[in-house]
Amino acid sequence: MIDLDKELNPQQADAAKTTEGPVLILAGAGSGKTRTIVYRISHLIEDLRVDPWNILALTFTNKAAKEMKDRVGSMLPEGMKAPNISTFHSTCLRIMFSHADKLGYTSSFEIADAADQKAVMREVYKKLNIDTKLIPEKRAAREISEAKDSLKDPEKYAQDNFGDFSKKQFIDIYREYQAHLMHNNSMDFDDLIMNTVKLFKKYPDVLESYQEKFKYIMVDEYQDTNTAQFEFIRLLADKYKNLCVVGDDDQSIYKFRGADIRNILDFEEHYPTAKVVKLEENYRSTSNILAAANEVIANNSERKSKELWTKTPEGSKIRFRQLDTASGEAAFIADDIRKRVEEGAKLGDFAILIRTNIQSKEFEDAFRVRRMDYEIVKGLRFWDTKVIKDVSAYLLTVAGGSNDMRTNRIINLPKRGIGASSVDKVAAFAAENGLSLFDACCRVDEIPGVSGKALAGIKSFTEMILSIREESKSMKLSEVVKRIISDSGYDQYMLMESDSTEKYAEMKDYINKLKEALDSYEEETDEPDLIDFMRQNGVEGSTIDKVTDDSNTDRVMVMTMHNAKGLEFPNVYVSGMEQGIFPGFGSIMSDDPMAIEEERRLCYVALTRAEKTLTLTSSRQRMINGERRFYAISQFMKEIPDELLDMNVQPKKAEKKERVIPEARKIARAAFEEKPVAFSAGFKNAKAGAFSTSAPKPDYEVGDRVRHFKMGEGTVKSIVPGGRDYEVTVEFDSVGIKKMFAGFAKLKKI
DNA sequence: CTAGGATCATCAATT
DNA sequence: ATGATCCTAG
Repeated sequence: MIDLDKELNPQQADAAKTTEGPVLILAGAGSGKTRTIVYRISHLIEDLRVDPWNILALTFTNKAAKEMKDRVGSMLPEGMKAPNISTFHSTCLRIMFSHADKLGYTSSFEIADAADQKAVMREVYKKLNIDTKLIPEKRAAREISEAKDSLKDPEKYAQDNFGDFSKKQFIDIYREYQAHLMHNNSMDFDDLIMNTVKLFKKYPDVLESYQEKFKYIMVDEYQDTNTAQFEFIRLLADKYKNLCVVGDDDQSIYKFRGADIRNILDFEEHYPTAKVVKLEENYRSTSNILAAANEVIANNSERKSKELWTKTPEGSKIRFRQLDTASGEAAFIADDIRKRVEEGAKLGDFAILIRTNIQSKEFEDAFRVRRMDYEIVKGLRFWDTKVIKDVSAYLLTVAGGSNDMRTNRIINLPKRGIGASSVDKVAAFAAENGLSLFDACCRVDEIPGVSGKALAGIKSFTEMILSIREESKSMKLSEVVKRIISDSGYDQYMLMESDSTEKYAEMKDYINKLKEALDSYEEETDEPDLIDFMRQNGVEGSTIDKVTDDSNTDRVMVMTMHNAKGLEFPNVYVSGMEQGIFPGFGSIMSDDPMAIEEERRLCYVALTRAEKTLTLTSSRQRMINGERRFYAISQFMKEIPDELLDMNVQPKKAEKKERVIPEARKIARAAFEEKPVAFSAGFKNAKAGAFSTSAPKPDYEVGDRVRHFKMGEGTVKSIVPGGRDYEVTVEFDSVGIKKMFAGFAKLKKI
């Protein structure tokens, strides 16, 4: 028996014990939300003897799912089967896997990711002859995504917007877009949810089987749900009504991707018998930080009444500094962190939160110059990498996939002299004869108008694929990858594309990671299914983490506020506290008064990330889109009471010092701090180091044979001393005469 | 068909 | 400032 009263505070325990019927847990920032959910699940399984497979916990991100899975796993006894804890999309993917045929797909359907969607949209525009300047593709994609999020398929959308002139074209675009996806047997991310709801509505018996399977349902970050997700949950929980949703209306920051805050605000209306539990004790931040966050969010009109409190001490005041320039702002923060690290803090205890990604550049420079370890947290996932997507497209094509999106991606990659017009001709032939693009390529001889380079290119392309396909039957998937990148010339292509050895090594690294993933998949799985593997990874993307060669985690984190949601750091800097940056220009100008409230919630999220200290900074001017602009201090600063703030009243001095460093001196200092042996570290560093370093005389002479990492072997024609480096002219055997700087080219004498 | 110069658009971002 | 996309000459 788990002693919930001992492990949890009274509200948390109440939430964990209420297992039957609808429950809304309003969990403020840092109130032990995950802990509560984890205990609730363990309580269900261990004390109430609910079978783990009858429990479904839904999250938005794979990261959240993984964390919850790990924490639940460590609490359950050895060998106990784990409950279903996964994302909405992953759950729906699994459901679709079993029932796709009922909706007109085959079970080998694929997932269309953002890049695929874009490609499809281009096709649609071409077919409907729509000018991308009249309706930006992004606008149409958004409209479609919104339609799907609110469960409108093309027919429903057409009905609802009948006679609305402004929507007329979207109706056509949506219909055509969906037809293209269907033709490629593909679902986009929004389809996964919409189709599952469709399935449930169309097949009550299927729905019931899942209602029986998932008797207890939990939803994390409920404030982020959209209409489709709401309906998905509603249907699943309709039989037993054991639905526990956890969220915080004050942390709803994803309206721009369809989240409907009404779902959480109106939960008690949707479920009149719902029990509401509020978790308001905060275990994360000092009371000063909490007070500031509370004061800011209090300016919002529509919220559930909730106020965080804490037993922790006041802590230091919240610092605010206004600097003159964005680089000055970054310099101030970097210097401040360096100072505090010298006083004993760890780099890893610091995070810098930014509103937009462009702000990250200044910090990148500031930390690089100071040789401080940092990480700019980007959204890029392994499976979204170009290299991986390219190779995956090859793999799926070799596997016999009839997905035109995949074929399209690789047909002329690397370049085989197959241009758009040739592809169009093949595509037309394919359409006429009901073939896939690849099958049409195989019959290219019958296609009129395709000749010369294009014809040869298509022939060698299909021959290559078919021959690998033939041999692949007796190969491991990782060996197929190897064959693909050598036979297709992709290896050579990577070499040409990469402008540094590091970049090339990184690409190879990605491919090796892919091979490893394929190997372990084949080992672990009885009946390996490449399509299922790819599909799974397209949605979950978690099998392989982003390739980071640095195992040292003690570094300053720089990330957007959106990215920081759910995380916490001892010391937080919020950069860009300016009217027009944060709140953003768009929300100030918006005619929707709720827009500024969303920004304010984002501010609330940002402030509540901090445990011990919080520093807010702004810049008087900023270079935006290449022009200098001036900014006033953010309105959110005024919403924090003065008595909580340390405004640094006097020292204009310290600030001035940062201001007067002329650009030139800063660069000089940067160069000075750069390693003297800059040329060994690749192009990027070489550029910065060039200010203070001159290259040594090359160890080859005119007439010598040399090797270049990219262009192969050649003969040195001339060596001319330049300003700070030697300009070498080489006649390469393969690519002819090239001029290059000795320091950059890294030529090896043979 | 391709390369590379001209032009354009520019918030946040998971799955 | 920057990266993606369009356009045009060869």
